[in-house]
Amino acid sequence: MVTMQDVARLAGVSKMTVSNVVNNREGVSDAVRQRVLEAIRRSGYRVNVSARTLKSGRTGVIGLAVPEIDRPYFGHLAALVIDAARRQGFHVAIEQTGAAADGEADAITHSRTLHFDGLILSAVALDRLDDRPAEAGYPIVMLGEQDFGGRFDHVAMPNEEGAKAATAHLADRGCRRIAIVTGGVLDRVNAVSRRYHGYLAALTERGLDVDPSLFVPLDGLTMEAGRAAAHRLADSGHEVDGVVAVTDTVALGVLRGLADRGLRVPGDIRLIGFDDVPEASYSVPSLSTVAPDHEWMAAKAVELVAQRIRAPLRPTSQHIAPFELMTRESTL
Amino acid sequence: MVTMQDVARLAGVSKMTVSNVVNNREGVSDAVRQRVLEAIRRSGYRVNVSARTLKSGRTGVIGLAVPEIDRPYFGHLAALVIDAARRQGFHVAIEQTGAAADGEADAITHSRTLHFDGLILSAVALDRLDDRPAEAGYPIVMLGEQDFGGRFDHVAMPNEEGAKAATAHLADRGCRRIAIVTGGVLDRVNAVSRRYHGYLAALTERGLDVDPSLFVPLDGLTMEAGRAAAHRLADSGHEVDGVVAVTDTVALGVLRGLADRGLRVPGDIRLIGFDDVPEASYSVPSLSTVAPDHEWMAAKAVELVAQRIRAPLRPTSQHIAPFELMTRESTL
DNA sequence: TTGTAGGCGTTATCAT
DNA sequence: ATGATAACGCCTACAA
Repeated sequence: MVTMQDVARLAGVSKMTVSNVVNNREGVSDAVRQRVLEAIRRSGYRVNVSARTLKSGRTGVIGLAVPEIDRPYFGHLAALVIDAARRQGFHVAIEQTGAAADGEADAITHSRTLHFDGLILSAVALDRLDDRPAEAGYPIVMLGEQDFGGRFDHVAMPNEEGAKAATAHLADRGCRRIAIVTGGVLDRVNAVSRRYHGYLAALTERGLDVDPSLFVPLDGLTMEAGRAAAHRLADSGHEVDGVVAVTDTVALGVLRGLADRGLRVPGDIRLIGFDDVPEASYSVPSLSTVAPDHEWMAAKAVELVAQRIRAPLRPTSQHIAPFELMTRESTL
Repeated sequence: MVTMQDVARLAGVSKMTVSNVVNNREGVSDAVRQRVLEAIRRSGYRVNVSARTLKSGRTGVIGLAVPEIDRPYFGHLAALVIDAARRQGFHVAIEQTGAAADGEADAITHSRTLHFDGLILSAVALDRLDDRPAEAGYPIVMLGEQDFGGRFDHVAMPNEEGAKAATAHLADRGCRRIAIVTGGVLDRVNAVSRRYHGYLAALTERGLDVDPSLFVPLDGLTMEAGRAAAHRLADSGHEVDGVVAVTDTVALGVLRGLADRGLRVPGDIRLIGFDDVPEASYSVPSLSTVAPDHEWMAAKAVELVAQRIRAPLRPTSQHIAPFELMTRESTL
């Protein structure tokens, strides 16, 4: 490995001068600077990040913990976070939590062990972080899901508002028997339950039935679960003319499941999702959905981490992403 | 920050003993070990990875460079690589290259700067790595795409074999005018051109037309490009009863584009893709495709990196993933 | 403008 | 079985 010492020898200066050149510091004559740069180029020297880190206590890496990187929504989010982080000079290491509370708590511990400068946690299961190493000693920003009562910086989805707008849109299109395909534990405060409440709020506002048989539970937030739920809905014999799916991934599964039963979208049933994953524009039919501004969310999350790294003690702040209702073929 | 020195003081031993306990080394009496573990627990000590790295020269991190993490195929691949790496005790940092040769070369340089222990490079554009820092001084494994004439460890897709099988399958279903939707530069050796050759080989073997007008060029490997290609194909007036799409992502775009023109799959045109991304099972109609064993590929790539870290000088090896033909609704 | 000394937290080596 | 010492490569502080 080529060290500063080697470069110094090659350029005939002290290693301190090399350090000054590498870090673009003042007080190096142009002649020496050129000589050093040339020596760096010839030797192929690279700064040793570990050594620098050891002194500075910073790694320049922030962790991003998501349930599974291969779910369209999280892949999309990760891409945006990686780009936003690069713009601020950070690298991103991805942890997969497997959508389990243990995995999410592990990610926190893990990040500390690896000395990430901060962690962006897309928590879907961890709802009692107070039992865990909450005060981790480094910045944690919650992204998009659970709410923790102001104890963390938090970038939230417009869950309630978005679901309400989606449901109202179905009503505007003439739907009268609107089902919701959702899941998880609805008596806790989380993204899924908030969306459910948005759905209820819209029904109430429009004076539509709130019929328990129109509530289709879901066994996980996967396409397969959505497909199975659609089968149950179709086989139940309940009259339904609109479906709100709790995520686009689920909605794409529902779309498939309705096709399995010969039901046409939007002809027989209108369908709307939540997230606006890229695939939503390309499904057949294309999927109407609630489109939170993901880029805004990613940028905000990285910005909050960066701010907190600089000022660990500033009060936490909560933010809700703007959204747009994307009306496509599935609700024509 | 709690250091080994602090723990040592707390437990009344030397920091060397703490180090031995932390690393599960022999030669520490049970009594002392317990005392140290207790001190670690009470103090909340964590090893400083930077310091350890500085000594060992290893970071425990391997880079994974992919074009864009939010493309379904690469998201899926990343998830598998992350899991496989964890099983071998590595962490994964993801770099996005933007499918450009510059980005891919940057990833190599970058990995060295960050002192990754190795790099798994899913190169799609870089075809002249010899002009670049090829002998990077640390393990590079090429995953799934370009071929570099044996200069790297390489885990390849069954490009030619798979595309041939896909085309033959369309022929078996009765297709006689089989188009291919593909792109990139076909005179270089890469995944796309190999698949094209597989397509040609199957046509020749079955005695079918090799008609240049059935070659639909593609402006990138995206859904949008696939959609546009389908539009051109439909509008061209050429008689076509089967389409081979060079990737599933493109195929899903083609599916959408054919729907835009009122063409039914598989009724009017049969369609087959390549990759078997998760979405392929859920599209309407579900997508027949060539399914390379992605898990096998991810595990093999990580294994090759790990082997090369241990033995940098062993000869490179090339591997081709097994595949399976998944026949679904789009070719019924 | 440039150089020297010391230390960041860990581990390898060698001693006790 | 345990401890002292010296690196690893870099940077801060101070000296020349």
